[in-house]
Amino acid sequence: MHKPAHNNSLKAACSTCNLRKLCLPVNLSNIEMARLDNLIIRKGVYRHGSILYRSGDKFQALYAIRTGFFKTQILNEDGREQVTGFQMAGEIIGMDGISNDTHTCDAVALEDSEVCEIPFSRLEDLGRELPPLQRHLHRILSREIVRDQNIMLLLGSMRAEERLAAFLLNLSQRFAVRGYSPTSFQLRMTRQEIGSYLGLKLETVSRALSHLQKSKLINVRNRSLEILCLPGLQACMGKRVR
Amino acid sequence: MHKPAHNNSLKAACSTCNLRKLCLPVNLSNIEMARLDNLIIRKGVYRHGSILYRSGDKFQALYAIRTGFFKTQILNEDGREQVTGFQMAGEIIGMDGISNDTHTCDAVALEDSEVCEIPFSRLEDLGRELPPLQRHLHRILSREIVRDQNIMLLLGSMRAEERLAAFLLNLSQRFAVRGYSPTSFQLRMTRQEIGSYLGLKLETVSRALSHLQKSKLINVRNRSLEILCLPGLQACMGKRVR
DNA sequence: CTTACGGCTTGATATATGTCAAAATCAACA
DNA sequence: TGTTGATTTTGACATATATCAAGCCGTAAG
Repeated sequence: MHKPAHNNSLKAACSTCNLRKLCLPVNLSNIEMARLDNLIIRKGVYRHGSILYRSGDKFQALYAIRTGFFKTQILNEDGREQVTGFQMAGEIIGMDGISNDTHTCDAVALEDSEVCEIPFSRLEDLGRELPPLQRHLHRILSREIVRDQNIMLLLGSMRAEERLAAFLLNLSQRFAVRGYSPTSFQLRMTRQEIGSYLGLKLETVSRALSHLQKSKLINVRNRSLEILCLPGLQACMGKRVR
Repeated sequence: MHKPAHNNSLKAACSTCNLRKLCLPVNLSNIEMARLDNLIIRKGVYRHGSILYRSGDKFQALYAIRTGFFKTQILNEDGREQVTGFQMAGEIIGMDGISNDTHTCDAVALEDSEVCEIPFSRLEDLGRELPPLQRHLHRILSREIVRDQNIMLLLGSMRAEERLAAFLLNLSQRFAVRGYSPTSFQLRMTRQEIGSYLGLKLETVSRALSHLQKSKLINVRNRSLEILCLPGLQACMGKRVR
């Protein structure tokens, strides 16, 4: 595991960031955004494999991903591991830490990544002055709750291939929102990480991918993935056994 | 499904509520608590089976459970259902709705229950004036995130009997916090609801309970449950297969 | 008290996914 | 550029849980 390449922090600038529509400064005027800029610290690059925070660390800040890709995972006492999410540019991580001032999961860079650090108590202070910011913070927290509950649905009631389809469609949609191709992208994680996220073994992930490929719904070769038929993939999720 | 027995709402009083240590008004002075009281609406009884809110309803308020027991569940398009939680007195529900001003799950009373309605935008307003309240709201939202992620761990990596053990221990601990016996309580939900929550079929739940009973870790007869050996149940969760 | 119905238990069997193993491919690095 | 270790695929087999079915129990209603 590597350390961030350099720790010199530079001034962030939400106002010129092309992710501002997705990220924290939604519905803020220019003046308000400038105040938010003021408390955000743009951190150096986190290299592939390096750790943004780990379970047990004191919670100080949320992090907005500027570029790159992260995973978050919980490890319980007996070494069991669960990937709880894959996060991409414009998404906020670290919210698990608010509850007890301690992070409860690890956040690991899956590729070289940059983040903006948002000191949380200063964010709370500013939220008290800027209602739209406060409101948006609440939405982000709630969105995470909804996201997690949908994963519960997936883990609790879907079969392997449906889980994969749901996963790929979710990635597709998030890439689309960011202006990338919804049908052709690189997976940034291993089969084993996908499996952990979906509650499957890596062999099952591999077989399910192969099967979707045989069904002409996707093309997959190692980490590069092409969706050949979005509606087909969607249909594949709907198939209830009974 | 029934309607609430009566809709006449009475003044709440956090200050005299024996749940105030668990609920929303944590770390508030008396004066501050009085201001919170001011916006909370104490609702009539929700009878067993009645619905507090349902997926698609406009989000207006959070609800603090005063007495009783609820479940929350998501239903996806194809009729699949996932129980996302069981909530008891002192817990707050409805946070899923903040994200899009629309509830994304149903909340159903599992026994006759009373709730306090907390209009959300007024809560946000008050949060701007009372930092401890704002802070506590954030903690509650984050706690829900952490809870959900632990269920993801359970669903993604535990075997049936471990899931059951984790579930029973969680109930036990929550009853204990509320001053009830941690080792002897009534289950308020059916085997089928437990199964939905744990990603298992009701027959599997029943078999796992029988097996825990055979192992002398619990006594179970219908809905009444007795934990005979807390450490044993804990150990039963730790058993990794490999 | 009897009936009816939903909830629960238990058995027999089916099946999806896990496990183990080997080979193929890829990527990092000397 | 060759070597090495990690990742992925695929097959054969094992197993946990689901499915199907029957009977039992407990509560609520008549």
